[in-house]
Amino acid sequence: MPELPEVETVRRGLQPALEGQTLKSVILRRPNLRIPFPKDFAKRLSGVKVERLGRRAKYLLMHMISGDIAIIHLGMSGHMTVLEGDIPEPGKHDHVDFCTANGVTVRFCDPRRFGLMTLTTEEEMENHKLIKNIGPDPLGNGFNADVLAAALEGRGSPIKAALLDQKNVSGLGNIYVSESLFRSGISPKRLAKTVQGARAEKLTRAIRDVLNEAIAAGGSSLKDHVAPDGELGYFQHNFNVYGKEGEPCPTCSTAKIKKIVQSGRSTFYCSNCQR
DNA sequence: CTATCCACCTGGCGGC
DNA sequence: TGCCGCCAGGTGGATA
Repeated sequence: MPELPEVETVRRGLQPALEGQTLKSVILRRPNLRIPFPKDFAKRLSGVKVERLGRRAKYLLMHMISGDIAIIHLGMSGHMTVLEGDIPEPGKHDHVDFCTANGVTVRFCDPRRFGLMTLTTEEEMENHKLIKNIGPDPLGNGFNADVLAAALEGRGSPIKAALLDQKNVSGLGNIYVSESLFRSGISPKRLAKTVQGARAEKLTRAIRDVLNEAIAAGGSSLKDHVAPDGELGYFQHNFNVYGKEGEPCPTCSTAKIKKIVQSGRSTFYCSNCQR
């Protein structure tokens, strides 16, 4: 699930547990996720205080006072759990524990292991290969209709594929691309380069609104999850089109939501409302 | 450079 | 019940 809103919700949920706290130990229960852990991963983080938690696109960034930064990606199935008091035995897919000096454990579980964790530093981060090609954050100041239009200019791929490409705009995934295109009335099949001017304006606004609403929804459900063994990472949202194949379009109610496959991934849309 | 395809994994679900 | 194929929120790297 984790797209920008989920990662942002996880970040906020972990802040009270980690920011300002010293990591007593980091336990790795396997040598790799999608990529190997750096050899000195646990060692470089242990005994060091967490300065702050950040986010870049769908990457969580744990900034340490040492100047090291842990880069964490949740992949498709990764989630975090905040544990305190009696820490339960780890399950089959509980691959990493971050244990703080004051007795809290942040546990990372990821059945499919598409997630990853690696290290960089404050000096190196902007040049890190996982970070350097990431485009503007849609909720940040660097994102507006002109920036989006410029990124899409000359692109011959469908707008659906262009929005999934993290270097055009960062943080969108399969769900929120469908939702954003629905809200802006743009067909997922439309060529990216034709999304200019008013359409780019509309899409920009739709992306921002969809993401902000999802974060607000995650923030409210977070209340139920932040208690001792709350899981962070999977939340329910009310989608207009994603997963709604065959249901009447919530806008026109005459057409049914269609499901198509684009570059190997499902897209949901209303062929009546989206052009 | 751009666009597309594939691999990386496990688990859950529907169909037979 | 059991087995099988299919599907799932991501993305970096290979390929053309």
